[in-house]
Amino acid sequence: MAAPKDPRPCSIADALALVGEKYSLLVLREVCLGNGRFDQLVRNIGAPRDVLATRLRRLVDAGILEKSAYSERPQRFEYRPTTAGLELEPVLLTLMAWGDRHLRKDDDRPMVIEHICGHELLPAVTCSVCGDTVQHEDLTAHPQAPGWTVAGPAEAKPSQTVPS
Amino acid sequence: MAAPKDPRPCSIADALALVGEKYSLLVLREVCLGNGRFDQLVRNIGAPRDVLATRLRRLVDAGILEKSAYSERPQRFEYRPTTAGLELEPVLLTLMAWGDRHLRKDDDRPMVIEHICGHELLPAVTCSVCGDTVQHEDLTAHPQAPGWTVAGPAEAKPSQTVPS
DNA sequence: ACTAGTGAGTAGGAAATCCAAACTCACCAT
DNA sequence: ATGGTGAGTTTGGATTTCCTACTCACTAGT
Repeated sequence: MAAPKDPRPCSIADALALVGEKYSLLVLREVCLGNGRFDQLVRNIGAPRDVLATRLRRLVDAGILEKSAYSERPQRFEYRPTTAGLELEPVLLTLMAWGDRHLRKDDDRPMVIEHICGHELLPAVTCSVCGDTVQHEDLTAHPQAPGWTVAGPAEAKPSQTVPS
Repeated sequence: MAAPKDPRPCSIADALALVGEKYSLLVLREVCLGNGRFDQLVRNIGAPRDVLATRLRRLVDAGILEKSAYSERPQRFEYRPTTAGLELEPVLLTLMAWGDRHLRKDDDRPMVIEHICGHELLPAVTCSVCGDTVQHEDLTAHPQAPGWTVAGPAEAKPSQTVPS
C-alpha cells in the first residue's frame, strides 16, 4: 500500500488542501467582512472570475461557505460563511496580526479590528486549559502515525530509525 | 509573477503572498518540528524537490527561515525557523485545530501537541486586552484605505475612525 | 583506487493552473 | 430598443507544478 513517498498525515495539510489554494482565504476574509457578492469579491480580491467561481464552488462543497439568495426576482446570490467558515476567522486574524507585525513598518496597518471590549484587537493564541500564550518552547509534538520522527529542536532524540 | 491588481490592501493578502504558496506552510510545520533537512522535507511533505528548493529560497529571503550548516566537511544544511518564522506557529496551530475539528471524524487526530501545562494543547484565539476568546460577533472592522466598504446588511454602521 | 551511497540540489518537458478579456443569460430601467 | 447589472462561463495563451533523471561533493567500504 504505502509507496515510499507518503507525506505526513496532518490536519494542517488537510486544511490547506481545502483552504490553501490561491485566493481561498481572501474569499473568506471578504465573506467574513460581509462582502459576499460575486462582483464584490472579484473587485476586492482581484482574482480572475473563473478562478473565483471554482474556489467558491469548492468552499461551498466543503461546507465553509453557503450560497444564499438575497433577491428572488432577479436572482442574485451572496456567499456567507457557515459556522465552520466562521471558525476559520481566527486563522485569518492570526495571519493578519503576523503580517501587521512583520510585513509592515510602523503603524500603517491597512485594517484595524475593534473588539467589543473597546480596544483594538490584538489576537493572542493561548492554551485553553491554562490560559497562557503559547510559545514554541512550551510545546511537544506527539505524532501518532508509526514511523515518523519528530526530532526535538535542540533535544538529542536519536530515534533516527525509520524502517522503510 | 505578474501581480494582478490587488484591490484591497491587506496584511492577510501580504502574508499569504509570502507564505500562502503551496507547501510553504507545510515547510514551516516541519521546520518547527525540527525536521529541517532537505530530504526530510521532501519525504515528510511530499513536495517535488525543485518546488521545495524554490520555496526554501523564498522563505529564507523573507526572513522566515534560516539555513544553517550542521556539518562542515560534507557540507550539510538544515533549515530552521527565525523568530519571525516561529511567530507563524500560532497560525499553524489554529489551522490544525480547525482541521482536527472539521475535517476528521471523532478523535483520529494524526498529531497531538502537548502544552507545558501538562494537557493537550487546544489553542484558542483571544483578545490580548480583555482575554476573551474572540468571536465574530464581537468584531468590527475598520478599513482605512479610502473607498472601501465593509458592507454589513444589518451593520450599516458609519465606520467612524478608530477612537484615538 | 574503485565502487556505492547520501545530501542537496538542477534540468527538462509534460500536465495542470492561472489569467484577462470577451461572452452569455436573465432581468430591470428608460 | 438600448443600456446596465449581477453572476457567472468560455476561450486561448502564459505560468506553474509535477516528476524523473541527472549532477556535484563528499564519505564509507573493500
